Amino acid sequence: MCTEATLLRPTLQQSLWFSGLPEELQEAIAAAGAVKHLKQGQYLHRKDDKVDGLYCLLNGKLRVSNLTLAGQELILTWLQAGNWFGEISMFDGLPRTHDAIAEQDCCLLKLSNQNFELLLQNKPCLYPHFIRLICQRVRTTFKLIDEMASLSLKGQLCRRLLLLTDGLGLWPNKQSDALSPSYTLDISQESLALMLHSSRQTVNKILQELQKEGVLSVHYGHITLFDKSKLLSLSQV
Amino acid sequence: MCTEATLLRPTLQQSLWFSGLPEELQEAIAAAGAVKHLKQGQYLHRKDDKVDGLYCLLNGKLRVSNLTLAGQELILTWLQAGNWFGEISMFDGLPRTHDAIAEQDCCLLKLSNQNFELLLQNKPCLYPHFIRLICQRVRTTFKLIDEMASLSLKGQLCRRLLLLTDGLGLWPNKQSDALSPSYTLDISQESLALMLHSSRQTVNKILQELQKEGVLSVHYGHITLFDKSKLLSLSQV
DNA sequence: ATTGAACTGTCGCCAATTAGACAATTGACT
DNA sequence: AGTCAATTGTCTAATTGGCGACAGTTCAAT
Repeated sequence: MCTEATLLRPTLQQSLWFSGLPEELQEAIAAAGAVKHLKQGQYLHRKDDKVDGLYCLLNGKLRVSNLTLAGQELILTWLQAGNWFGEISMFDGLPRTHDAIAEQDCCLLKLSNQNFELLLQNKPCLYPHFIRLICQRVRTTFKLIDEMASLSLKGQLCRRLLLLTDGLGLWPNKQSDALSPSYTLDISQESLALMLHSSRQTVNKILQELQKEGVLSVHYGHITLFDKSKLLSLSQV
Repeated sequence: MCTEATLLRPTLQQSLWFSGLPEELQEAIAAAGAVKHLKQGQYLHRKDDKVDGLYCLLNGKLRVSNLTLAGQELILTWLQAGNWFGEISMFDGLPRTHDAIAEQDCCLLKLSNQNFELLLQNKPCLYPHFIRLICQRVRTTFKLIDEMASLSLKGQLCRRLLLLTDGLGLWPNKQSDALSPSYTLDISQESLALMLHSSRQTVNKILQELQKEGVLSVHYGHITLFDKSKLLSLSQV
């Protein structure tokens, strides 16, 4: 589906970074990329792999994670359509910083090493734009460190639930009315625990609390968020 | 002292990033900067300040930290001579990510916003080099997140002690022989606790253990490291 | 030498979290 | 409808680490 050029550009526009680029540069980037598909469960790359390209996710869901020394998966985040990634290795030539695995069937735009180099040679004015992309990454990561250190586990969970709706897999529910929009996150409590480096049991306990407080409701394999503003205020404790 | 041009360049060379630049670019950067002094205890900038320049620390020690919502200081790291910093805000124009305070009298090279812009205009080939600098920052930060999540407190402490000697304030002790070099870190247990977001008491307990194991010795206001390889192996638990 | 501030060493209590165990529930696939 | 794996809900015991308290130590400044 997303192999068709007519659907490519609208998907790319979902990225705030990309849509802010001058038309000419958008054109050049899209032209330098090739579409690539991944089946659910396939790895796009693993940590320490050598770099093979810069990617934009067009469709599906990618999980970005790491293995701890104890062999446990530590989930950094999930990527959704419109997210660009892989730029760090692309620019410094060093190995990948994380595993990237398809949690659903995925469709990607891939700029190969060679095409990427040519692109930069032809459009050196892209440099400042890519720097802004990387700066965003640094700021996000600094913020994460702050939150890991200063928020309670409950605060961290609330914060991450918001990030997952705002930044990633967000759908306004069809059946919800305008007054109280609700959002559904397709994620297991086990996965949330792996993201917070916490235990499933503790995550469950906190979710039960939040459910009693009317902030969200817990279901098999997903969570429905009701009260975004309350989640936000809880994200600061 | 470091106001003299003859001493400026050797100090700048201590940065691996800077010393890897072509002579012509080193020249241009040094020429674009002005020397600035800070007294002990003075803030260079605070989090959320608007950007005023790019810096290289020439002399002294700077503490980089953040306040948690509870008002507690969370130390990210210390900077030493040769370290460049402030590049994130410089490139994206957004406010500072951290507080920076002089822990000793400091001497800095400052590239003002204006001079920095001119420098980039005159030497656009600097872009890839600055990107590499920022990529380093991202990788360091990712690694920190991994370690915070996967290492025990003891492991984290050992890791940070190594980082503080390798990356920052390292002096081979004068009196040590070649066979067993030792390193002295001037840092209080309280500060270590603020870096690990832990308590002074717990840090003290761990340091006592490490002392019993012969890895280091604990003194008033400083720590002497004996066994770097053992610290490294402990950094993985 | 004396004082005082900063730092270290150590105790005990308490709250938060982990890990194991196991039952109950859900949803996909025959 | 029946089966099975994945997921959730909820106990318990054991552990970790935070925090207050307080004594002892070090160092610099008078």
